[in-house]
Amino acid sequence: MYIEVLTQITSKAVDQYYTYKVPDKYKDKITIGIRVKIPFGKMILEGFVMNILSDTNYDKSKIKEIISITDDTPVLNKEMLSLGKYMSNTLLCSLVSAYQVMLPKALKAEINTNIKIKYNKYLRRIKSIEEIDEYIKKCKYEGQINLLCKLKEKDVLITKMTSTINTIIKHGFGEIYLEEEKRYTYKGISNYKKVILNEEQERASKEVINSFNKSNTFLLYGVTGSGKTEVYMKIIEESLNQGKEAIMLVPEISLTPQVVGKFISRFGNIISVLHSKLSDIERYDEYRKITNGESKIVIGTRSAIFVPFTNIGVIIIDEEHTSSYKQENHPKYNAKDIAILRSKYHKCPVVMGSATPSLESFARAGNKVYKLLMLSKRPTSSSMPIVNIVDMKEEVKKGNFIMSDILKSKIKEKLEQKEQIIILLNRRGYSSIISCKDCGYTEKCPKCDITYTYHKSSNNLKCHYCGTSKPLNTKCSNCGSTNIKDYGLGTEKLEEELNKLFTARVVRMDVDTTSKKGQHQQIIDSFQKHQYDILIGTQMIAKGLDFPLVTLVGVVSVDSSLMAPDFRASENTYQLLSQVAGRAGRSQNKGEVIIQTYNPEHYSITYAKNHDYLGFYKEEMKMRKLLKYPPYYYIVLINIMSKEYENGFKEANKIGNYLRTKLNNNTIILGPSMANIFKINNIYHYQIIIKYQKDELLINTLNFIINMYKTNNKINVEVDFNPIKI
DNA sequence: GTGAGAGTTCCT
DNA sequence: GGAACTCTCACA
Repeated sequence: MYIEVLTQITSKAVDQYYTYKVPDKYKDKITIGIRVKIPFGKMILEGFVMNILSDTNYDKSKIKEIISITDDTPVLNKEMLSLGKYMSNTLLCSLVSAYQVMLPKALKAEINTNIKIKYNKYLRRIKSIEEIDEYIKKCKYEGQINLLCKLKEKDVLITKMTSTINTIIKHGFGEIYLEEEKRYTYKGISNYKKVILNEEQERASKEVINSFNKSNTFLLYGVTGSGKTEVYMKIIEESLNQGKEAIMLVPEISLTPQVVGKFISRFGNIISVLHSKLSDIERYDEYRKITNGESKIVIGTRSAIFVPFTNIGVIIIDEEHTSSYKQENHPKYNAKDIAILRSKYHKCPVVMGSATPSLESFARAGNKVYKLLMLSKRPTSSSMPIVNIVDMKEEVKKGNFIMSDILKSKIKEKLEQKEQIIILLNRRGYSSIISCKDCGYTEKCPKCDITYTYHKSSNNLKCHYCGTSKPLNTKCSNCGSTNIKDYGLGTEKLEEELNKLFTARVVRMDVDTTSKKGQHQQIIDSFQKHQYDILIGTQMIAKGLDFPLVTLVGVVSVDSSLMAPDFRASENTYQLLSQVAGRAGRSQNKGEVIIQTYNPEHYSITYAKNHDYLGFYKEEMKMRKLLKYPPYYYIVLINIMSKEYENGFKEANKIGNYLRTKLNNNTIILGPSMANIFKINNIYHYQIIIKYQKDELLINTLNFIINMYKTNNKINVEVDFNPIKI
């Protein structure tokens, strides 16, 4: 018996099956999809069994035997095996990297992982209570009597075996069994009361439920606070009633504790929660609840789209416009695409929901590719918040560099009324640029060619790209002057400023204050309990949070988002502003939003002020058409990376020229050019952008290029379809 | 990904 | 002449 094995090595150069012989002792245990240990060159590796063969044409003298098998049951089922092949063909990634991304660490092909199931021993009663009582009467050992009394009530957890326990087993009163311990319980907020759906919500959920057993995609477009979650729950409930499972993707669980809390209180312990802050052990335990049938609902982030349910009734993608559904490193998949693929396999609907749908999705709804469902009203009496735009060009003349007069006075007013305030600033750290006033020198990360951000709390300069930091010099390293000044504004400085101006309890939430497990939840909980008056944060505070006491949202500077060098900058800004505005006035109290900007006339801002998504959509679609961007054109980004400046440039040009000779005439090829961040970690990045509507030759051409470079260790070529950032 | 073996550089 | 380093290749 021979098997074909895909090794754990993700490099494209070994992206193929290798044939091994199976010794007799393992013959009945081999199935497709299990992991095996194999010798590979001088190494021992793990790999997935892809095929079972009775004979092979490969030179038998070169074939080695497998060392051992890792699993009794496959870690990759039939659906996953074919999905992985599809991913590697369409995303141009190695096959094994597609499989690895589907599995929790404990089940990946990887030598030296030691994540095991934890078993607890229990003692279970196997004789009648009468028989035990009779024995107790005659028994003179206190330990035995105590244990038997406990055993009459319920099974007893055994931490170590003692002679007492052994005696009881010997007498036939009890037996030992093992039970898996689940090392994770979700500690979320749950104050959920089931509500009656309004007419719109009812209609939307009916439409989806009526299309169960069909692979349709719906776009649920509902304004913030319109109760999308209730619709999701209704649909999932119906799917459960029909004996099927449900997957719900959310952008980031720790950002949406209230949503998860609602689900847990409504559906109970048939939910697995998968998110980025779980440890590998906890993730493995949650995953096992899925494979052994304990869980019927999964709520999770991007990779939860791969959970091996076998009978999916519905897939829901909340906040579908969020960029986190796209994985940024290989395999660069988009969970929305995987959801649609799986919906075809399981014949189930996909529901994508958002208050600010991505232009691509809304355009598809317009073309009837997706079915549009609308929620236009807020079910609670609360109305949309009033948005004020402040022109910072005027404020600066008055000497207000950070906060305008109106924002300051509104904060004061809300503090006096004992209401809460959220302030968004999309840059962490203290200040964005440190530069010398005498010679103008600015400290940059030597590895990334990016200016450092100053973090006052640690008195460090941090590079936000490679993460390295160094202490702040009191002298300019160029001219030695001590006349060093900081420019730009970060969350740390804003916190300092607020503490200076107001006597309020201020809490800051950004990557720096939430790096430890549970810190996120802690900040949210304490703000919810009104232990703080003002919450400052980066965009992580914009989504999903529901604080009834918040009546004022301030956006300190929206310009860095607006001016980002990316064709989605306007869309992202509109979404950010709508989302954050949605945090204000979630209850009866009227909400107010103040947006500070140097570009007050920009359409992203003016449409956001009027809560006019359709207006924004039309305006932005004009730009996209004119500039040949999605959804009118598809984009592929080719990233050419090299440690050598010259060599990278030369090869990038070669690739560009090759593409121009091969691809369709109406396909647009831009570049090569230097990537936005040209140097990261001492590696130079060149990019080529391809815009196309239809090009049958594209995949094969790109595949050819990747194969050309797969053994070249000086040049690394990566391809990204429908990139999030360019 | 990694070790072996070939090829290249550079030193006393 | 040989240590020290870099490059190339195969791995079943």
